[in-house]
Amino acid sequence: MLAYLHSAMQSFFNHINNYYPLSPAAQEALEENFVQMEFYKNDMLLTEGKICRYLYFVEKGALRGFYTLDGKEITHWFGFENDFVTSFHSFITGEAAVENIQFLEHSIVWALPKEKIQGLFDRFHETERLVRIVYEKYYIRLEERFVNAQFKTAAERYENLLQQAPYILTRVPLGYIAAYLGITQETLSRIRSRV
Amino acid sequence: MLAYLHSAMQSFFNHINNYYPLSPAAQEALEENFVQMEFYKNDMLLTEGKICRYLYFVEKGALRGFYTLDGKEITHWFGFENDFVTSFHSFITGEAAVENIQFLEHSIVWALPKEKIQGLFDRFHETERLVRIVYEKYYIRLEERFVNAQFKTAAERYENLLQQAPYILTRVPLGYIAAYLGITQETLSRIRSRV
DNA sequence: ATCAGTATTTGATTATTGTCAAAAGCATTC
DNA sequence: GAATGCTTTTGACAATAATCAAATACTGAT
Repeated sequence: MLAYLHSAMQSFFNHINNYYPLSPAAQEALEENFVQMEFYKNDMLLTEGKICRYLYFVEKGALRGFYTLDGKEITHWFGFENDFVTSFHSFITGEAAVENIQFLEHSIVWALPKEKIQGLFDRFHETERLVRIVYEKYYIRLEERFVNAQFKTAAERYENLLQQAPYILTRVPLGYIAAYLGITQETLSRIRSRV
Repeated sequence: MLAYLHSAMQSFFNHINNYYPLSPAAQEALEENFVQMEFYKNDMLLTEGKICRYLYFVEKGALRGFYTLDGKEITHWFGFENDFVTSFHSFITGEAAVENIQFLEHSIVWALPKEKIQGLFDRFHETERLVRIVYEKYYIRLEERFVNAQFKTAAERYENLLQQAPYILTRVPLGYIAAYLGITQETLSRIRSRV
């Protein structure tokens, strides 16, 4: 059983080794606390108003985070293979989520409950170090996205996205991508037509 | 001497106790590694191209981070009392900074060299926990700013800023605030005139 | 108080993007 | 393969913000 779990989580450990390699003992403890979950297209992982108590790791599939504004759904992030996803604000503060998380494809994710994470931090300093390092990467990523959002044109942001995640066009409806870029669907369509 | 240092850093420890209280031993180790520095208006803390090897804590004063684009200076963040500031990307990756950091007032900051921080993490798990928690707060703050940047109008962002940091208007030139909000100085001036 | 330099406001015009509405394109199901 | 629902594109117009230029207000030093 452990052997099965281990092989199932191989992509997870391969990935986190890029951040900070864990000792076998810490890996084993992590494995014991992760729960694999399977979802299908359009399934909801979280709906606004609920408290998000899990951190998820995407083994396979795609998700979006969105909130509603004036009755419209505003997609503001995507998650793909090897991404950590959660409603960060809700997960950290314990307050109700203002966003929804929905699957865009058939997906396999691993869920780690918040209270288990705290226990891992207490027992294995190295797991807290891993998370600290992951935060650094994600913070830098968000900083870049912020600078793009505020100081680049819509067309530049689109070009950027295509370079960084060319697969996104085939996996995500254009309307979601437009919202993600902070523009309307019509504007994105026009940007595309004049390339 | 230690007593002097301790009293000088009181505001720092008062502040971080809100995040995560440290043991006396960890506090003492932190104190030994911090260096107090004094700067005057328009002094540069960092210029682009240099590697930022320090984390700073602002005891008193104000700073801005800015980069140059098409010959213009784009201010993209401010730091005030009790803020941690650094060129995060450069500090974490060890690459040359793309931004500049400049003082807007006479300021007192505490500097902590990166290599000392790693040593503290190794010796005191709790210091790494503190940083992990600080990252969480700063990540959530940046997320909010990102959502504002991409999904709210310039006028809303200005209102927001006034509520969150009303003192900013008296301490920072309007041109810097406009860039921070992602608009031109003229547009900000017009927004102000029609309130 | 005056001057020089800087910061802020105002005006006219242009560029970009949003909004509302309709048409065209695609995919899925019966 | 026709019909349905959903996605994407196109069109006309309005709103928002940028740009360039000039005027006004403010600040600090003499």
